Amino acid sequence: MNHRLHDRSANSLPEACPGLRMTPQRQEVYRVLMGRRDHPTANEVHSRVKKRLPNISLATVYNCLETLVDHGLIRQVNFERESSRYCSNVNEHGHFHDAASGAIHDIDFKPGVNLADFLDLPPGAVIEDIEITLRGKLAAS
Amino acid sequence: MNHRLHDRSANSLPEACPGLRMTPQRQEVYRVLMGRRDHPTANEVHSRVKKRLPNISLATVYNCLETLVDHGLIRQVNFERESSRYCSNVNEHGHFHDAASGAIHDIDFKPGVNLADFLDLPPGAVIEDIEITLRGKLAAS
DNA sequence: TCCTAGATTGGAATTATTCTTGATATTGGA
DNA sequence: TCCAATATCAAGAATAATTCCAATCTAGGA
Repeated sequence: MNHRLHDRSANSLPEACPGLRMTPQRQEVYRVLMGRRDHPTANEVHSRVKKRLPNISLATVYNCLETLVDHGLIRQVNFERESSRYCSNVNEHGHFHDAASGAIHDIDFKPGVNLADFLDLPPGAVIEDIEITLRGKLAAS
Repeated sequence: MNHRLHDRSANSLPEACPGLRMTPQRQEVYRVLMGRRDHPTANEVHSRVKKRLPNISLATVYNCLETLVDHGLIRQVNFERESSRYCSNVNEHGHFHDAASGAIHDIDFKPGVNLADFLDLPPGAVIEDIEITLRGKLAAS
């Protein structure tokens, strides 16, 4: 299941994702994630969404996030055992967690590399999902 | 803080890890992890340890695991939001999660590769910890 | 319009983990 | 050796993120 949007600017709401009913709640959750790509937790999403939908419940935010993840419109990312965070970048990428600022940066793969170039994969392994997380700090520049 | 053992066979208990008091509980937790390297959860460790120390509490198992992790004798690994698992392989490595069997395999890096070869790291990033998790399945061989 | 499937809500339940507290054990120094 | 300081252990309470549940609500199709 991999429904990708053709255009994913902050303004393009996914009105036409097959099999997904675009309710106001889902739309707003999605809008919030596209508008500020700082990997918020479900709680943070809830606070932001409440500005426009003051009555939305946290449970609904969880439901919307799960639905959007299932439809491939956003990604869920986990650091250690902290609260899950949500990421509007659905391209394959990793994350760099800056210990000093707490900020999370998306890390792209260099073009043309593939996993088997640097990892000893078990023979016959078919990889369906990759998660790469780096923790460290940015040297003062 | 990175106290490595020189010899880490299943029989070599870390009697001499600086700053770490080797209590019977810690010793047994460590022994259990070295004896069966299948990435058990704290609960599973608890069950196994109870065979020799029937009175050990789950809280103590958590304490021991945390202490051993802090001293670099074992590693804690997280998959999604599942319970943490514990890994007696302290070399840098990733994990492959076989969706079919639920088994977790250690994945080594190919010799001589380094992160910057395949990831677009932010300039000045100093990486302190890497976590690579793959999910997929093993093709029938 | 009416019906039905799916969505939303608020609160209760769940679950892994951490915290607290008092008891116990160990260490280093007098 | 004995004491005091410190570390560890155990049991259960507390925490916090997330999921579940039951009761409405809503949208879209017949």
